[in-house]
Amino acid sequence: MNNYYVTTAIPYVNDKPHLGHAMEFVMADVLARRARQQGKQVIFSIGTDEHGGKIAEKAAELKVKPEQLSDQMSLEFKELAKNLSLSNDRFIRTTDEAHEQRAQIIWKALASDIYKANYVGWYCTGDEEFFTETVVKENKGVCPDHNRPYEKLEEENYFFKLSAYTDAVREAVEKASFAVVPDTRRNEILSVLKEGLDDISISRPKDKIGWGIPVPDDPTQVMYVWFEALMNYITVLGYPENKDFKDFWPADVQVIGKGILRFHAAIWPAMLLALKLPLPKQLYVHGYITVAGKKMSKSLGNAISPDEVIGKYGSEAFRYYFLRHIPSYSDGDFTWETFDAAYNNELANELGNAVQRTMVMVQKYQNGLIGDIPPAEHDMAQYEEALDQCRFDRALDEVWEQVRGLNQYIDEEKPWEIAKPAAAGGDEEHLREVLAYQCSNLLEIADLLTPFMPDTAAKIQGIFKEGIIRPIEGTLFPKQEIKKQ
RNA sequence: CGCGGGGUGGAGCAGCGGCAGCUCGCGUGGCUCAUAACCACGAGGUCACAGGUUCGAGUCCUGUCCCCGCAACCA
Repeated sequence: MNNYYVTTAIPYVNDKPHLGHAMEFVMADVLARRARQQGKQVIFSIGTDEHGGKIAEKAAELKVKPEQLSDQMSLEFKELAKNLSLSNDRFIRTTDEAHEQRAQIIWKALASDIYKANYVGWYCTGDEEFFTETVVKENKGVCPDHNRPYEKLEEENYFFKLSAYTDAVREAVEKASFAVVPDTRRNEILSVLKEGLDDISISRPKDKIGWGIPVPDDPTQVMYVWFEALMNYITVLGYPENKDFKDFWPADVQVIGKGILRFHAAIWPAMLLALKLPLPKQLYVHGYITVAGKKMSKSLGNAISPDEVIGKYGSEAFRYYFLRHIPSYSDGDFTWETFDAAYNNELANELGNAVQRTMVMVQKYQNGLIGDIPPAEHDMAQYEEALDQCRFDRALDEVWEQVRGLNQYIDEEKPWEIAKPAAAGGDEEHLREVLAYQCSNLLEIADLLTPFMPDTAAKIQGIFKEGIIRPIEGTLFPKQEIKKQ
């Protein structure tokens, strides 16, 4: 009960990290940090997915070995995690020996739900690729790129009896023993599950795609990447025998993007049921990020790298923006304008300045001495509830209610008036109470901010916690001049 | 009739049956402790369009138009 396990999806290493990966990392980090704050034992795992034809192809393009490509890309994701101040305690790579071995153990454990059959598909030798019925139909049976008819090809694959588990998975989603949030995603997957799922092919012939984990006892086949990648969530804990696995599975929350919902809300739970393992308690599905209203893409040339954004105001501001201004339950948009505005208005003016004015007043009027700080008094039920539901945006709204409230309080109490000599209407004792309340409120805010902006929270605590002001160098969030165009 | 999400003041969003709300931006005023910051007030919306249900509809139903994603082994 006191253990907490949170994961992100493991990004595929065919491309560099983008804003979506960064946001997902940060969201999961909030959950992990909050759980630690609540005194739980936490495992927070991220990683990279590195096998498959796509990687092999990409490596060939770059004239390197797949190993080299994935080493390099995996490193980029590790760098990103560091730059975002992630607190992950694991980073799994699907090329880790332990993962490969354990994936084979899992395969064997699933044996009674795996069978061999022919996969029939439409193949274009020009593309060296299978195409779906729909695509073939759309193109009227002729590949538009090569102007040759698709061939009907058969390939021997292993299949997983996904169909046998759809009802059980559906029930778990309906009863919310496996809670899919938000509701829109829950409804989406329920409608898929109601239609029923076909068995899925889970291996590829080794001579076609060599870059994968070998199927146990069959050297001609490798595991299909997706099937094997999903297993990372338990192999990283050391399934089946490791203590961590026993202590931390099922996951408390798995964080994914909407594009891979089916894999995590249909196939993965089916695999777990087949392994007779409990399902994750919650699957949180975030949306996608657009840039100035457009989908990020290379062809549009509008891709922004996370490092570029982090570089502007630092990781704390990055975390803040993507957690509060990208809606937790739907798609969101990034523009430099709104990012600048959020930084200057909310971080610098509202929060940073509240800290600054409080700090300076205590220094100026009381030589930096705060005295007894009263305990926090706000009802944060809304904040807690928001976080339980992974509504990071709402949780931060609640925190900012307090920030604004504090600024209002200061304006109403007018400490600079009370600080005047008694003859001029001042009141030393009342002043001390007002300032102590301000400090108390800031410490409470720092507490609430800890999962979101750990460095900022620590700085605020550093200033006020000891009952005497310990000033910091400069200001929390130096205001930036915004250049127009 | 492939599936889903959405169209609410200049911008971004909330509201999902009972006087249309928040943040930014804009205007006016206040304050002076503070990062030219903070606080108050104000202007600005026929809630995409057309029907319907209802005592009463952004809010429910029907239809239309527009935008944006996803469409099975491709992450």
